Amino acid sequence: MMRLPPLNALKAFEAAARHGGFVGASEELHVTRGAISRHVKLLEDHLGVQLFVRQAQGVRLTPAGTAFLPVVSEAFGMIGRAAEAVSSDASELRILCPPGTSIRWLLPKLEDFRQAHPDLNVRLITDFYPDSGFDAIDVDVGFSVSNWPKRKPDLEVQTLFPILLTPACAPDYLRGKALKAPEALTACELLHETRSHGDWKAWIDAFDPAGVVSTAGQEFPNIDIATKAAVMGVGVVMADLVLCRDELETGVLVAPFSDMVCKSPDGDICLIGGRDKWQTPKVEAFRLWAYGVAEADRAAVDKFVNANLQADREQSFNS
Amino acid sequence: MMRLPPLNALKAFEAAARHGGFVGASEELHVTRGAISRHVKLLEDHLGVQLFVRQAQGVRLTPAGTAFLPVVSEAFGMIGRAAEAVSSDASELRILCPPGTSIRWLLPKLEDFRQAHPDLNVRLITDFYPDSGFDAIDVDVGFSVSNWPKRKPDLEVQTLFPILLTPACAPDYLRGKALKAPEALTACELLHETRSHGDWKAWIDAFDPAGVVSTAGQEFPNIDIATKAAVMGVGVVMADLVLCRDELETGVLVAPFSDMVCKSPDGDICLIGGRDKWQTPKVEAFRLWAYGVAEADRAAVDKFVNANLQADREQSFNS
DNA sequence: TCCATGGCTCATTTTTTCTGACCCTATGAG
DNA sequence: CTCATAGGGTCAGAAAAAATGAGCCATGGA
Repeated sequence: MMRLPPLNALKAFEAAARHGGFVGASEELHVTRGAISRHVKLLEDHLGVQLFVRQAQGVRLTPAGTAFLPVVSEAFGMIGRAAEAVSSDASELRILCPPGTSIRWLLPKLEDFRQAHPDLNVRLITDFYPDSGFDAIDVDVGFSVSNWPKRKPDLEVQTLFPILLTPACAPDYLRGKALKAPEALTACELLHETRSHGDWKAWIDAFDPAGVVSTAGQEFPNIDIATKAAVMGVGVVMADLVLCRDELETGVLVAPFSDMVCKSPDGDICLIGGRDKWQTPKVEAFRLWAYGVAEADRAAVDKFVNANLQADREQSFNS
Repeated sequence: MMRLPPLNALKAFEAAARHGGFVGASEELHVTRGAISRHVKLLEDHLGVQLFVRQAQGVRLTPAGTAFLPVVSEAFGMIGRAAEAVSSDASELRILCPPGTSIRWLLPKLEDFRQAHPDLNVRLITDFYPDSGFDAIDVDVGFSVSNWPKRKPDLEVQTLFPILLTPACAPDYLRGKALKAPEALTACELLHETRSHGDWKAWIDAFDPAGVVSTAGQEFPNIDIATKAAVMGVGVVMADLVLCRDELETGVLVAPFSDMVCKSPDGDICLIGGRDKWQTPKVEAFRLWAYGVAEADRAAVDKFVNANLQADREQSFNS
């Protein structure tokens, strides 16, 4: 196979042909006419063919040039488009995140990430699993335990924070009832996400309050609405210490059994991503940021749990 | 549209990917490994994507690289093939020439041209007209008068030499008959090319010898065989002063009516070519050479005609 | 453990490319 | 007819890009 012609000369040729003259080409390529002239001559020498007919008012393609141009144009077009695709692919970060975590945790913080990486085109897909395969997303901010088949490609996993659960309700709601022991929940509205009653079930399984059944209560389309309902005094939600941190810290929600904290059956919230994309700059940047952001949540969770174990211990000591 | 990536870096990338390592690429491109390394890095920076995973025993393409490579390869392939085509087209000279002129005039001289232009790939197409259009040939060494449609593209024409006709036969054949006057040809075998009896007809029309009909005589597949038959003493051929110059000058053929010379109905032998290719180096080179070679034939024809007009005049004077 | 392979880096050439000033030619207006 | 303009060609010198080559580092197999 013939050695490729000088590629930069080809670029000059293509531009000159497109503009019908060396002046136009020189402006497009930000060089002088002389440079274009030399490039074209070099190419002509290489091919052994005259590509242009030089005339007073510009240049015209020779038959050889006419045959050559469309191929070169098309080839450059292909390369340009492919480069664009590869490049924009590199600048697009597709994040998958389940609705609850998305609305209550990721979304509010994401603007900060966007501003820290204005070159990245962030796309949040709020769902439990992606429509197409795992290839279509760069990273999943999701549950460590799940039943959708993420395992196709080799996956990397990095834990952000644990999902710790305890019942929570509005202070007013609490005032109406005497929630000293978990058995008192039988008299309460349990607030659920439509999808599952798994969180309540896990907590009930862990602390076994007599007479409390996880299937009782009201349902809401997602945990955010359920939490807001709890704030409005509708009932008791199974609060995620991280997702409801704000409400618990500001006191719009209180945890009547704050020493009774259990892990979610969904496991932890993790970053999960294909090994092939794990080290790419965009994913790496996101991982670094997310882990940093989650630091505060991990600390808050630890503090909550420690404080209440302490309280528990003191309480035990006093009684 | 995105600006094209640095093309030489692309070349390095493509070679490296093909060889699965920078060493292979560096050998192919005759540069050091460092150079390839820099090129690839430049490209990666430009695209903002890692193209290779560096490993101890070479490199492996990343998903981005895998997507990018085939496009680049294909684009380079296109360019390479097109360059090859344009280039070889420039070095291939396709000459069309009718059989008689081809065998008796062009072909014996063509080796000289080939040696003068060893870079040119000369292709002689021996036929009256080309299979496909005039575009498929670069130049026609043919008749100025013909009925095949050469006129499609704008044509340039350059006369090489006239086609002048006079009967000729072997000296022995002459000895057997008394060919004083053209009417004596009634007793001779007229030798024709199968294709046409046009040359004899033209001569008979011009000099009007009583009783001689152009349709009489024997036929041969081409004028070369007919001429050779004449040399062997089979009959009288209508000799072209140029094509039969050798035979006439060496005396293996003699012209009994050498003062009776007429023009062929086919006109002159000319170079005929499309205007678009007329000035190309290969055609220009051939034209120059052909016109130079034909010089000797023009001179010989002039000499023959003048000498015989002279003889004619002297004969008239003597009688 | 050591060595071979293969990639990375960087200061120093070497090569390529670009510039900028000038020349030439054709065209079209005055 | 003359001049101005547009467009291309050329060249020496300057600037930029690329290549070198010598040393470094990591890995994987003998």
